[in-house]
Amino acid sequence: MQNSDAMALTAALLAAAGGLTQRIHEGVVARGFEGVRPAHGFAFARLAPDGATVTDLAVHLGVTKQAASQLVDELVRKGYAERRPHPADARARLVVMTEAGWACTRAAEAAAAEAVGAWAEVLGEDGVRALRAGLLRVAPGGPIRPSW
Amino acid sequence: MQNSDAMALTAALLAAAGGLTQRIHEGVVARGFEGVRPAHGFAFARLAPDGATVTDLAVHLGVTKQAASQLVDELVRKGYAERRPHPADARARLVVMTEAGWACTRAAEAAAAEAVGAWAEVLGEDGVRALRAGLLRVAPGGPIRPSW
DNA sequence: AGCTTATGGTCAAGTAGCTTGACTATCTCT
DNA sequence: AGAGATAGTCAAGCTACTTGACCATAAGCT
Repeated sequence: MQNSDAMALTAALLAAAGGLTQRIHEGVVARGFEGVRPAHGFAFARLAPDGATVTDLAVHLGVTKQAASQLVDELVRKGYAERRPHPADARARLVVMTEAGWACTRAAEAAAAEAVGAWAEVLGEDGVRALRAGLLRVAPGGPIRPSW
Repeated sequence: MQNSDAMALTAALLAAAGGLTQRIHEGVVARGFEGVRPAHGFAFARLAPDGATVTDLAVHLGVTKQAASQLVDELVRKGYAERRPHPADARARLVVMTEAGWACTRAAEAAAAEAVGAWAEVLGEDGVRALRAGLLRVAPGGPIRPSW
């Protein structure tokens, strides 16, 4: 294996991840959800199904809790999430999705399925499955944020 | 294929790309190159082997030419690149790597090979090859910058 | 119980990397 | 030669993040 092949793999990964994220985002916008960024989608993934605290979100997204708090502010302002008192800890607040948040999540999943479907036409269903399986094995708990 | 599988694939891609980028960056720093960001590495990829103009770089990185120009400023200030008059166009300037730039590139390739080597222990050499081949087929000219 | 330390969250201020807008110099096309 | 396109820079502004300080509550220790 040449060193340059490793760089090519890295570039291909970034290109694939970036392209897919972009397509999903476009699909979400096309379904009528404006003002949402891809990061919000990954926040939703952590909020579902039972909500999460700001600190949970911060860990999941790989940012400071202040940044996560600002992101929640934005989601609340746009009507996608709510802050509720935490049932077991008076310091914490449980962030839960509203119905609008769920609708946005469903839109993102549909858009993602559409984008991945285009890949299946190139690689075949099995190829996509193999790709996902391989990625899950090498990046089990990697950072969700690419964040250069 | 479930919709949620498509989201899992996206998350795995981001995690893999982010993790790999991060490891390479750490490897480059460990080899004594400070003050470089991953974006610089992808700039180097375009500068090699014959240099490039600021506009070329901007297209390659998916940013405005002002942003690319700032990035070149930084590379020049740190001694990794130089601006030369363009041999065929008096408006343009050819940005070329210095010897330090080449050394940094070699360090990045070594770090990348190391990081990918860890993957080969999980997937096997063939698995990594298959992964790269699949990614190259679905993301031929995707954006290098994930840039949410 | 009471004290100490750790944890969840917010407020405030600062920053890095990007953007848009305006401008000059040079090239290209007719 | 003139008109428009293109390479590059300067300047200003924005956005998503950061660090640092702070308060309220929880958990652990004696």
